[in-house]
Amino acid sequence: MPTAPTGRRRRADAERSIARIVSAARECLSRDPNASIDDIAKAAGVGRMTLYGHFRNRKELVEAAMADALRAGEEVLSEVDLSGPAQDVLVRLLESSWSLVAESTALLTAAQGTLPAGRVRELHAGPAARLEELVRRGQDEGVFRTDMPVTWLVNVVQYVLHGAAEENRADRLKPEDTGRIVIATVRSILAA
Amino acid sequence: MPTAPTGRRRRADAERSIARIVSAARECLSRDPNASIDDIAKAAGVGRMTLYGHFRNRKELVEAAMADALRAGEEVLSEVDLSGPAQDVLVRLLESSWSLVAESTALLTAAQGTLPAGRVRELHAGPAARLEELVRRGQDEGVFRTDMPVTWLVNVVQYVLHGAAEENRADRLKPEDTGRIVIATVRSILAA
DNA sequence: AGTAACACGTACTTTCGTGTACGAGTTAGG
DNA sequence: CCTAACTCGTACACGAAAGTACGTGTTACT
Repeated sequence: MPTAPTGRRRRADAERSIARIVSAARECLSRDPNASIDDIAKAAGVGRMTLYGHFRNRKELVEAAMADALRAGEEVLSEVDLSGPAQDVLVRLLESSWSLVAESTALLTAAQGTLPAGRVRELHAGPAARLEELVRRGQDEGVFRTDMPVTWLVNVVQYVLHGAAEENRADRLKPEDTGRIVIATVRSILAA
Repeated sequence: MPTAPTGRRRRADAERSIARIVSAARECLSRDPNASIDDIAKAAGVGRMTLYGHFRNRKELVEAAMADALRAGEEVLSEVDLSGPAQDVLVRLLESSWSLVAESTALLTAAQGTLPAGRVRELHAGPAARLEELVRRGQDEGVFRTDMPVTWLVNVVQYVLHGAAEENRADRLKPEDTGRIVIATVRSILAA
C-alpha cells in the first residue's frame, strides 16, 4: 500500500524492503514519536533513499505503519473467543492484545502530529468499536458500570495500557507482572 | 529564579514579564510539548529577545515552568485536610487538584524531552510522595488494594488524569462532568 | 541474457527552531 | 532627571530534518 501502483507489479525484494521499513517504523515511532526518517531507515537496514522510493513523505510512512499495526490488531482480536460473560471476554481480550494495543497507542500519538486529526480517528475507529461493543454488552448484563459515558470507559482503558507500556519502558514494572496488573486494573475500572 | 542574579536587584516590570512568560510557558507546553520559544514569547505578549533576556535557553525556561507548576501544586495540596479515612482524603485531594495535576502531567511530558531524566523525577518526587503516602495509609487501613506495587497505583492515577485532560481538550468529556468521573474512576482503581 | 525495477550514495535546497550579536528606544526608580 | 535596567526589532550563524535531483551499480524476473 505504499506509493499508488500505476498498474505495474512490484518485485519480491521491494516487497521485502517495504515490510522491513514498515516494521522498523512501528518500532521506532512507538519508542519516539519524533523519530526521524533517517532513524527509521537505519533501523530497517536500508538507505534513506530506498525508503523515499517507497514512501513519498513522512505522512505516507506513518500512515502505513498505523495501518499495519491496525491490521495486526484486527488479526489478533478476530481470534478471541467472544462467547460467555463479558468479564471473561474482557480478560481474554486483554490477555491476547494488551501489549499490542499499548504499542499502537504510542504509535497513535506519533500519528497525531503528522496526520490530520480526522484520519487518525478514522483508522482507529475499528478496534475501538470492538471494545465499545463489549462494554455495552457488559452494561446490559449488569456487570459493567453505567455511571460514566461509554466513550470514557473505552478510552480510559487505552490510557491505562499506554501507562503500562511506559512503566515497562522505565523499568518500574516487571514485564512478567504487567499482564496481570493491567487486567486487574481494567477490571476494577469497568466493574459495576 | 530565572537567570542567576549576580546580586543586583530586578525591576518591577521585569518581574511582571517573567511571570507572564512562565505562565505562558505552562499554558503552551501543556498543550504542545514541542511549542517553540517563539510561540511562548508571543503567548506571553513579549518579544522573543525579552524572553532570552530572562532565560538563557529552552532548558531553563522549561525548568522554570515546571517549578512554577509544582509550586502551585504544593500550595493547593497543602490546604487539603488530611484527616479522616483514606478514601475521603483521596476524594478531597482529587477534587482540589485533579485539573492542576492533569495540566502538569502534560508539562512533565514536555520536560522529559529537554531536561535530564533524573532532574524530572527529582522535581516530581515531592507531589508524588504525597499520593504515595496516602495510598500506603489506605492500604494499612485495609481500604486500598495491596495486590499491586504502590508505584503502579500512584502512576496509574497520573495516567488517568492525563487521559481526562485529553478527553477534555478533544471535547469528548464535558468539563463539568470530569471531576466526578475522575474521582469515581480513581476510587475504583484503588479500592480493595 | 537483457531489461526494467530496485538499492543506495552524494549532494543540494528548504524549512524551522535555537541561540547570539548589535543597537536603538523606553521606562522604572533613586 | 538621570542612569541603569529593561524591551524588542533586525540580522546572523548553526544544526537538524525533510524532501529533491541525479547518477551508478545491482538484482529480480521473463
